[in-house]
Amino acid sequence: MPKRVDHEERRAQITEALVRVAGRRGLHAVGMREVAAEAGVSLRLVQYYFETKEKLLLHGLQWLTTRLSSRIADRVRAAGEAPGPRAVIEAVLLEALPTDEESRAFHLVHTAYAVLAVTDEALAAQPFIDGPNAAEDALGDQLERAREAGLTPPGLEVRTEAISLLALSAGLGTSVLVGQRTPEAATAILRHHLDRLFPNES
Amino acid sequence: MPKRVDHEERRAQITEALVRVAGRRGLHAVGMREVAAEAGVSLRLVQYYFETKEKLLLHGLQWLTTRLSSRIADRVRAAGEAPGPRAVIEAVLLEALPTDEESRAFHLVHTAYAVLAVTDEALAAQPFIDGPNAAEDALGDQLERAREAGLTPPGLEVRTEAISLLALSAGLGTSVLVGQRTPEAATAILRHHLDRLFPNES
DNA sequence: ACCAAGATGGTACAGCGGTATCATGAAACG
DNA sequence: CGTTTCATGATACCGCTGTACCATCTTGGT
Repeated sequence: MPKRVDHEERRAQITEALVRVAGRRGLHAVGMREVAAEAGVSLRLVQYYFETKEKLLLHGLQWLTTRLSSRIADRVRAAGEAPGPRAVIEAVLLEALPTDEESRAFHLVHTAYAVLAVTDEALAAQPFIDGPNAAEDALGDQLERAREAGLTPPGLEVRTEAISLLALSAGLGTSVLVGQRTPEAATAILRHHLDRLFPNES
Repeated sequence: MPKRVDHEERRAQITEALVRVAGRRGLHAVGMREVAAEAGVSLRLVQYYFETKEKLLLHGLQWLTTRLSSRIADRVRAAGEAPGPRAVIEAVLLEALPTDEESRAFHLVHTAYAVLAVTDEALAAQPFIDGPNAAEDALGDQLERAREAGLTPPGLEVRTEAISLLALSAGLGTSVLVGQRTPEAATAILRHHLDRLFPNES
């Protein structure tokens, strides 16, 4: 047998090339050849590791979601050990804003995938439902913890607020993406609402 | 000279066909031939009234924005004569949710355009900045009126709340689009925040 | 050492989509 | 009544893109 190559590693290399190209030229404009060039491999190899373009795109979406989880986890870790509910929530929400170049490309491609998933039944729309639902659950748990600790105003509707915060972040993220707002302005607005929900912490 | 035809009317007919097709199959999948078939004209005619596909797409985007203004105006009119700030704001926000089939297609295509505009410099990103900015101004004015009338809680930051409401609506609209939430659930959340800003009205 | 199987390269093929070209039809105006 | 000009139809062309096929090289196992 020949040089046994780590398939997963190569697939990752190609997938990351796909996301880079999609972030630069737009997801609609990515072709197999361009992905191959970006990854520094031949067209044949892209075919070899992903039979078809559809499978490549599917894997790209999968990669984006896991990468998002990873980035959120990083932010939570960076919030210190045993962070409070507000810190955790803030970490999740801020990750929804395109700040650095990677996260900008990330959200652009992610949104492009979401638009695709609405019409193309080949791309499952489930990731765009399960992911947000899980995020809502997580934020809801954190808010519930805070409520039981007496950190929040009375009469707080936990689930509604969790949904609202995530929708707000998504909307602000889009506005940053199209250049209507700076990431700093969006961050300030998010913090304003966190201050509303956690009046006791500055 | 031959049968003089109303160019604007034909262009409108073709443009509406474009949006219908884009709402059904996705903006990335629309071709000149399909638009022609949907409009009930020949491919040549689409070329005749819009020289190139890029110009057709550009006109489509333009049409979407004016149609959005029109739908918002309808909603405000339907709110009765001399509607209060809350009614006007609610009209604007609810229009951001995909309710009927037309508005669903509308928002899907609009989002697809926004994603395109980020990368393709042919499509100007300006509409996606000017439009939301104007909406923020309008909501800000309404909130300011309400604040001066003493309808809102003390310490209200008008501009921040206007931006937040619009971003929230956009985020909720997207979640409805991908099927994560029903329009009714999104409406309830919007109304919850309106109740927060206008505590005296039910 | 050798060979079987995996890895990689080059290239051809078919389909599609936007655009261009040619030709024809229709009607308003002199 | 014709001709000029707009409107419309049919079709050809060209480039691109995904996919398939064939050839070659590499290397691990025996």
